[in-house]
Amino acid sequence: MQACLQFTTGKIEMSLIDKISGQAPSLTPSERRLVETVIDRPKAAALGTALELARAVGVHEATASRLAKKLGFDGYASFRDALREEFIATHETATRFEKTITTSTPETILGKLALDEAQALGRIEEFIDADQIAEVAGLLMGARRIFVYGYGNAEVLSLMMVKRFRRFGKDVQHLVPDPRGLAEQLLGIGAGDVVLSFAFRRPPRGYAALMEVAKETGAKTIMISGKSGALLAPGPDHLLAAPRSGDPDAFQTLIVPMTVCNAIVIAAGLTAKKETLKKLDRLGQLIERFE
Amino acid sequence: MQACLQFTTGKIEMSLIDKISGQAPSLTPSERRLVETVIDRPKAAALGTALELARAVGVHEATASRLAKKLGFDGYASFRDALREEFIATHETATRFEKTITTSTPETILGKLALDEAQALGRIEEFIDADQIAEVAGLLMGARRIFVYGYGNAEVLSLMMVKRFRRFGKDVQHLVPDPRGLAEQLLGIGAGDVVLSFAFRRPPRGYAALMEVAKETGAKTIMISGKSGALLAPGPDHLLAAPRSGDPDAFQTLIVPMTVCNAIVIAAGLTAKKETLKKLDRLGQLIERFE
DNA sequence: AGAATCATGCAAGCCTGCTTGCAGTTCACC
DNA sequence: GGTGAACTGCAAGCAGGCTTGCATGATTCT
Repeated sequence: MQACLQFTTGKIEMSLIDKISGQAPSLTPSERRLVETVIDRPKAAALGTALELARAVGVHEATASRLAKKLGFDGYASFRDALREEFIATHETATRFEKTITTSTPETILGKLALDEAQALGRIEEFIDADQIAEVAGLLMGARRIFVYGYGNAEVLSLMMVKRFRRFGKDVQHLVPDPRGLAEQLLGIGAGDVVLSFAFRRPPRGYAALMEVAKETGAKTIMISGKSGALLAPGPDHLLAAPRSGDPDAFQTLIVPMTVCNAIVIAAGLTAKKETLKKLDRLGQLIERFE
Repeated sequence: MQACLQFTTGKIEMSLIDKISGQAPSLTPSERRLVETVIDRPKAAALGTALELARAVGVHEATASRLAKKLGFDGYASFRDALREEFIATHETATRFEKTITTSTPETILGKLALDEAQALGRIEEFIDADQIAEVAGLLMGARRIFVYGYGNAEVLSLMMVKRFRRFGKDVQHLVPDPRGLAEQLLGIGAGDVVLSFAFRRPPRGYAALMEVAKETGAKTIMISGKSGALLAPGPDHLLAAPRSGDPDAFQTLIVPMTVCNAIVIAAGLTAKKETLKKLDRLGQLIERFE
């Protein structure tokens, strides 16, 4: 376990399962069942204890211990460490981007990406439920003004939400990042206003001040973030945090938070359907007149 | 750890994030660093011991132990078990999500959306193959200058690609939509330049003219679009078209084209790995100097 | 400036999990 | 049917990791 929190040199032997499988003929029935379980669910085995593995298989922990030695490891601990290395050990490589690059081959980038995204999307509901979406959507649609705050990668989402809610006819301001401009924009903030902000990896500059101002003036705050949103202090009134797709140590995309945004937009559209349609209609007329 | 070797019932509480979020304001500096490390590298934390985590952060293991209790766990072991549970969930979800797709009828907006997106993502490879991605990525990375063109909803993606390729150190211009400004920006376009454009539902204003100018001057053109991309005339040199998720007559999202963009960015990183890493490194330095 | 509170390292103690000698059982071979 | 070897469970012992009272240094409030 020494290497887990430190920089590993990057070498991973992929032979462990092969080695085990190769030894299969000389294994006893109990050992065979153990090995089968390990091969079937290596991650569970890598995380559990010898006792748990043994119990899952229905043998004694001593048998698991002996198996590890038989396979050439110093003991069960070494065996499990090898499992961890092979299946889940993290390489803290130079940059997140490099991580993605080194584990990708051009042939599989798109496919792997699509798969990762799909899986991440599948988990969204474990972190954000329908009530939260509806509540946030209602809040936004009922807001006197909406202030959107998000920079860096998150600016993409900020822009999208600004566009969407302007289409709903809302008064939406995209907050600028520079302190003075921000202060000016926030001069008139007050009860009935809503601040919608984004944070990935770290809160945007001025986040704490923004939240404080909002709280003091009675404006509501909404935060859409990855898992790191839990760390934010002071916390927002409404936190929508769902882990993003991809390896946390590598390239993370905006697909998950964008889907959360889309859900909010759809919910917002539903909460004020009639008005929305009227506004959209009006937008069509306006566009035509400008074309 | 009871659950590790068994199939979890599928319900995972978002308790971990909640717990952290609830305590975020009252965390001490050391605890904060610990939590940041855990969020940043959950795998390492899930696998390691309290001592290893503490050492990685530079604090005493006792602090890690106390943090776990402060967050509402019985002790460090419980805390790590929660991490492991979450970790297993993220990485052994494949079957669960398939199951979700086939069995569940989502009643919530978010759930339905996630499902739609996932299914659309699953079809991407039927429309766009790896060679196209690699080719486009190579083209962009080899370009003298990149002109990005996309408005309306597509502006979100334009912005993203402008940001990403600027990070790669490329000379990227976001073309303005007004005719005169566009003409001015395109004055110097020529061979070696690449035009990256987006079109959903209908081509952007001035699309035809832009394509013609590009062809005359020898610049290459890339189009990322939904299915309607096939209708574009004149056609681009490279067309990446994949159907978007959602009802064609209703709300369509940018998830699919964004995933295509992400794949291009990753592939672009691959085609010029060394330079890319150097540039990213430089970006990190620059950001630090500006903070 | 002094006192109190808090954060954090230290180190002893406890607990969990791994190991290993021993014994009972099974199976194969004689 | 008997003998022996191998397999496996049992339980005591051991090691590593987690916990917690205590002390020290920092910070804040009076």
